[in-house]
Amino acid sequence: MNRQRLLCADCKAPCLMKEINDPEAVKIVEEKKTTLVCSKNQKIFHEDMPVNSISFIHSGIIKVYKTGINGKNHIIRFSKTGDILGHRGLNTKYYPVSASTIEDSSICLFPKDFFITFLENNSRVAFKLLLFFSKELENSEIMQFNLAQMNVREKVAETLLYLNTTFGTDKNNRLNITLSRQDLSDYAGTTKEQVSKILSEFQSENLILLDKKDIIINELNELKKIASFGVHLS
Amino acid sequence: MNRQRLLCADCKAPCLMKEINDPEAVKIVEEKKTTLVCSKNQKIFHEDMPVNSISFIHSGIIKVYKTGINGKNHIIRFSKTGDILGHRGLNTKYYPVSASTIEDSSICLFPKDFFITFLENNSRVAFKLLLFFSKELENSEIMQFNLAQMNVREKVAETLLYLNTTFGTDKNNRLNITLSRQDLSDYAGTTKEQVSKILSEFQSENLILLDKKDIIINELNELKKIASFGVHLS
DNA sequence: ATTAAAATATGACAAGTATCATACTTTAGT
DNA sequence: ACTAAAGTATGATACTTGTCATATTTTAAT
Repeated sequence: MNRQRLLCADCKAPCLMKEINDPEAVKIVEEKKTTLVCSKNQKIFHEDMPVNSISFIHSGIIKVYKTGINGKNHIIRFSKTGDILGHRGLNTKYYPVSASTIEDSSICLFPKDFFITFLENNSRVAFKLLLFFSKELENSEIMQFNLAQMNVREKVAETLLYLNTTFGTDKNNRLNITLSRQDLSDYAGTTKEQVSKILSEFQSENLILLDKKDIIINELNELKKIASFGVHLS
Repeated sequence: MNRQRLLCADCKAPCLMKEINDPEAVKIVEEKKTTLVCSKNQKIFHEDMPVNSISFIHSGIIKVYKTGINGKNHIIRFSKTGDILGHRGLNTKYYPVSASTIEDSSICLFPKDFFITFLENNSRVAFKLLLFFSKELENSEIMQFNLAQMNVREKVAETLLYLNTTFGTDKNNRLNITLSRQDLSDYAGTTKEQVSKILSEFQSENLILLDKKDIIINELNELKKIASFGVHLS
């Protein structure tokens, strides 16, 4: 983990700060920013750590999760370039979740106090963030529904659809994210063994192809049918 | 369902609109407001209905839920006096959830367009709403965790704790909300039969007392121990 | 390239939960 | 107060899922 300088002007990430129109404001924001570069499988923040900053992902993939007993976590979401991180710390003194890198990542940090003041003085950005929270809440409520009502097969299918929507695939339908069975199950709400079994099942039905830890999606529509009972994340 | 006139000035409900300081603004808001009075077990809005207004609960109790297949719903939350309702319609054209009254209720409606304009011009209220959304998101993520990791006994205990925190009890520890077994199970993420069984179990352990459809909480701390594995809603 | 460690796949089994059937209780309307 | 309908309690059973054990594959370090 080390720090380096990244300029907003050169940045292609579609983060909330891109909503700032005033060049003066951009300059001020730029000055308050620090950037953190970290390799894969590193913890960025942990439950009960004090919240000092609100961040945006410049590059990489990060999992946000709650720690359960005997090491069984529940993954809330996988975040990528442009996504806000630690935003739930806005109304809490300590983080209610943990975050770790899935891949090498770099993130831009803003001091929490500065960010709050900034929001209070930029109603347009604040309103954008409000809409984002509303969207996040929608996704979280859909997850609630799916966890409460789907069986394991449906939950694993839904997880693949979520990863497909969020990270996409390359030209060969290979998912642009590689996860362990444990991470998949921590998101789906089941065990790593069940994920193994269901993925093998999907493969034998030619819905997917397993290539080492990669997943190639052959029949997206069939997966959608399996998960069709649930509501889908977007 | 009928309409009647309720004045904000006389209102004791701790709703977001109480955050408005400017008397002129209060007058404008007051004029845009309509009030809806409806008896128990009535549908207020339904999934896929267009969102025309954002509301606040003046009195009563309302359940917000997603409709599953074969009538098995998932209840997202029980809302009460002062709570905002339909706020998720802010960023969607159609409601992503349904809402029905659990008790006789009255709600204050504001046209959606007006409400959005109002927010954009009142950064203080917008920021308050932002913090509220953040809090809602926290609760929803805790629900995700509990649904993913708790067993039925823990989920039912957690549901009782949630109702105790949200609605409180009278001087005899009798919960200030009365729900059917079906509603309890739709919130807990199990079946009505399991809720019956677990509640009987709790009663035989003297943790609670069942009096008709009412629930009297005898040993709050013991219930907390049972649900201690999970994180708690606040 | 080799080897040890980690991750994955898979079958057998146990535990937990949903479903079904039925008896009982409560509610609401006359 | 009576009655039908709705809701609840509870046991039996079947099904799903988690757990455990073990074989196999993959990864990473030498």
